[in-house]
Amino acid sequence: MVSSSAPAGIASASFDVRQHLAGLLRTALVSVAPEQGHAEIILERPKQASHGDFASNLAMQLARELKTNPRQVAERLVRELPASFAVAKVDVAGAGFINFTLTPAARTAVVRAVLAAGHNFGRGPAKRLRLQVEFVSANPTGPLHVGHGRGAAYGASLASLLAFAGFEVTREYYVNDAGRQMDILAVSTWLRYLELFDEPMPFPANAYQGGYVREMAEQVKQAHGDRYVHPAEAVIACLPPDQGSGEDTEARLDGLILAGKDLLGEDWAYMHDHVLTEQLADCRADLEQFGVHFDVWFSERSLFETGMVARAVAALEKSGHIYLQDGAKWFSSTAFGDEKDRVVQRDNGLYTYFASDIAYHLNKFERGFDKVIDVWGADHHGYIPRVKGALSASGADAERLDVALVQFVSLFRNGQKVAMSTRSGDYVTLRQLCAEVGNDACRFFYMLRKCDQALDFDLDLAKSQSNDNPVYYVQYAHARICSVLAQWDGDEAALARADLAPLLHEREHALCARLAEFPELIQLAARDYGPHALAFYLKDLAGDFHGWYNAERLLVDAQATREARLALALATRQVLQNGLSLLGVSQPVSM
RNA sequence: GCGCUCGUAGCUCAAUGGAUAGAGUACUGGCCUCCGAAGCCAGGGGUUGUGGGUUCGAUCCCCGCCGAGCGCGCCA
Repeated sequence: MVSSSAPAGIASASFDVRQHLAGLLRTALVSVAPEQGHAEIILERPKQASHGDFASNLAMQLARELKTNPRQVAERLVRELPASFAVAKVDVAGAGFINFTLTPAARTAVVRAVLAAGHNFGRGPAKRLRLQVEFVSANPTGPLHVGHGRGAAYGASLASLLAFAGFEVTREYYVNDAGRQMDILAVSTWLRYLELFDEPMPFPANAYQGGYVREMAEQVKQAHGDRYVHPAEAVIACLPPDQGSGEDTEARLDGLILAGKDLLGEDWAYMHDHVLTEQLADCRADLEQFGVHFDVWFSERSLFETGMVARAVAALEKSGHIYLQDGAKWFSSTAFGDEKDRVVQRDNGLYTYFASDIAYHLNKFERGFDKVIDVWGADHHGYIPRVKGALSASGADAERLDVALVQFVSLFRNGQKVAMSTRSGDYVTLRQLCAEVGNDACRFFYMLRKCDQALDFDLDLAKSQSNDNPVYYVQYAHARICSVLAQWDGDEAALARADLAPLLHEREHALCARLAEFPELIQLAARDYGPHALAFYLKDLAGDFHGWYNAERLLVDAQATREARLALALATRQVLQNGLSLLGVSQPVSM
């Protein structure tokens, strides 16, 4: 079973132990049960070290077909297993697991692989599949809040992860620049502007309340003086008779928008575009500051201007999926599993948000993405059936669309849940959060939960105990390694050729196993759209390093041992860098 | 009421259908003459909400119930 000398293959950076072991099992399988020769061979990394480096449940899978006790099947398989230079020991354990223990050389070979690949260690083979990740896509009607921050952190990390896993990734932000919300922001700004000229209108409770609206009004005043001023009486006169002094209803808000359009005429477009440009720039700056970048900023309005929306609806109409009722056009989404049919064009002729979203998704598909991933707030979950239904009705393959739902973030301050409302402007912004806890902690903290888990964010805890934040634990491991290497002051490049035989301790082998796991983890996390797995991995990796560091000295006198350990430390630093950079977290040399 | 997402240690959260369900935090006790103590080591802590089912094997898949959040508009 055990070969005395390791062939050159094991030293190669491309040697894949898992694949090698699967090959051995395949050979045994064909010998033991030829009729089952094509059964899937699964090799997992056991949680417990005593179960070896790899375990296979193959015997348990076969037991039923072979009508034999799993342990007996396992023992027969082991007898037929070819000898291998990489395998030190094979055990049958538990219900019928086949456990492989690797030779020290096979375990430590990963160090060489990491140092050879550098920042590409863990990168998956190019898959020639084009993916689009659309995320954040918040209405540009005010500063991003902590909920957007979670979507931003998740989407950005997911996109980086997918790209690293081997996909071609486009990061996109859908700008809702065509809807009623933008009109509300414009009229909100205009009303604040009128206040500056002592033309006070009662400011509606359902208009945008945030201070940034007053700031924009002030800017407009500075730049254009009283150009947009109209007497309050004139504005009120424009309102529908029953809305003159009434309550803050949606109808009154719409009335105010119409009044703005009537009184300002062509200047309304200026007001509308000004607030859009301001808020979008603000949003973009926040995201850049947060380390989140987009390849495409896609305008909803462009879908109307190019006739995309009208064409999409017309196509559905032509294929018989649209009907008229109460003066509106309805899409028969119930035929595709939705709860009820949905309006795509209102009785006043305006298209709904849903209509432009159909057009948008068809446009995404037309751009040739193999997979389109939408990152949505969890409150939009009811929206999935209608979008997928519309795609199916349009002849597109709805399976090409995946939706990742990001659950809500609740902020806690002084043990109290912070009430947040976008419309009232009473919310903690992403900018404030980053200022409090820092970008790195913020990005990492968001990644410490699966996206479909609601997140309770305790501001006091994050602030007062920021030193205990796991991100520092990981970064500290990186800084420590940098510090040791600096003291050593040798040729790091030469460590790639170090003899790894002196790496004998259990902790060193555990650390090697963790490093070897990284490429596998990348693929799994990418498959599951779960960048959080990367954060947990980095915590574990840092933990393995800290444990080893405390148990063994790196800068020992014996040259061979010193260089082997430094090579392992260098490889660890490399994987920490690769992982942290995917999450948008910095890798400080000192802290 | 219907639908979606969830329910795991005191708290915050993990766990491709696998073995004794794991981390952090909090608590208790140890470790700096030594490469960075933002670190390490040890300890107690659990009927995985609940009752069934599928499976050699279920925290994971299916059904019921209980509980939480969200959604159910010719808003986005």
